[in-house]
Amino acid sequence: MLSETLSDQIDAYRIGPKVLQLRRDKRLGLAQLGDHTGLSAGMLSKIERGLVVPTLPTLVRIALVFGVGLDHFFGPEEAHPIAVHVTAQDRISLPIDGEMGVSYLFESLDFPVPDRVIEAYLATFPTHSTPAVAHAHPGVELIYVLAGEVALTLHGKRNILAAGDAFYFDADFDHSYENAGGPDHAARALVVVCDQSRRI
Amino acid sequence: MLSETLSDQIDAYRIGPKVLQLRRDKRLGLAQLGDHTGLSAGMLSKIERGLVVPTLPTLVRIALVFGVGLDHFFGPEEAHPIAVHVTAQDRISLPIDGEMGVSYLFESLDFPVPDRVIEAYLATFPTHSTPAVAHAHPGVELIYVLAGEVALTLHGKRNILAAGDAFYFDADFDHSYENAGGPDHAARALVVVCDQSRRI
DNA sequence: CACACATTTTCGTGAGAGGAATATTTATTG
DNA sequence: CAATAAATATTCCTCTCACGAAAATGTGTG
Repeated sequence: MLSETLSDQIDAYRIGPKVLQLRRDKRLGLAQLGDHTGLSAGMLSKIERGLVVPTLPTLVRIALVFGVGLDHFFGPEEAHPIAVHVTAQDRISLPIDGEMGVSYLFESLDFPVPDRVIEAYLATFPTHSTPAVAHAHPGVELIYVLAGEVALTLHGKRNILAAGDAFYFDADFDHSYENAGGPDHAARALVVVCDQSRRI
Repeated sequence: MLSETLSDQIDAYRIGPKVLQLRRDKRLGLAQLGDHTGLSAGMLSKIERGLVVPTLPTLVRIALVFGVGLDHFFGPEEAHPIAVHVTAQDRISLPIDGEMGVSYLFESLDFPVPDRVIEAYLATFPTHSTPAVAHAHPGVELIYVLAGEVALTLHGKRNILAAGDAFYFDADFDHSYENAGGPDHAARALVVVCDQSRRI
């Protein structure tokens, strides 16, 4: 017997409806899909309506016909459409501490967005900034230098970015930023983080 | 009996190794994991070494313990670590046509990155720009206005963005940009697109 | 070596996936 | 609106194979 919560978990993936969707899109009947998959029409009917949980081999057969991977069935759902305008004065800035004192200021450009895929920050490096502590996290990161010079230390390697430069990297690497324009030049940059694994 | 190609397909997902990885990361023994999942240690051993293909209910039990979804097992592999520096002069700008003539210029900030998750563009709106044709695509988009004023027409609704403003939206919506600062003011903006569905 | 601990193997069982056949619904046509 | 065909749903049965229990093998440790 299948536990209650367990089947709920599986139902949440809506395997059946997804198979149905695929079949409808290709304008196939249950029998025709049966021919291609080697499964009986009745079985497919049951699968589509969630009356049975297909085994992985069975699900792979179906996936193969439609040219999709199993991630099609278990991947995250579409995010709900969203549109948010954040004006310059809306923003809240939070200081990032370095070894001693503030290293730079981070302002989120999209903090009101729930479950955001993109996280964009405006980083401001004061004239007297101290190196920040290196950190790492899932996803990829992109920095675009708006003004001044910024040093990106990536996995130990120091990269100097001039105004107008961009740098794209895997955020799994240890990384930290600091002002590289000397003590009398401030710098500003836009930092974008995209962590796909954080989807719902 | 399980067909040859079929089990190959399933092996490709490396379910077993992934379970092992999760277990090792949490420093658990087979027996302990067994306690949490309600599965026998022997069974888990077989699953980890790919001797059996677990049923979905079984796999869900395991996933639940580690707080991951089934996409963890069937989702695309990790992208290969990448770090690319694109200097200001490296960039190539491509014009985006409007109804009549050029609407604005798009410069990719990360074009050399293969399979990029983030796509960042520097958009330059000339003083005399014509409205661009609306378009839509998968993923989410974020625009940050660097200078001037930009009008974002989203799903028919026109939003005026001042310098320093950001706007986050689902790119499924029809959208187009145009210069909103009048005929004697140019504008510049950074546009970031993140399409998670494009992962390998 | 003895003991504890972890993993692997063997063997038996039953849950439930899947097939074949039948029933039901839906669509089509004269 | 029958009559017929096509598609989908249901029933029942069978047989596979995932899974558990327990024994065997491996792996340190004092």
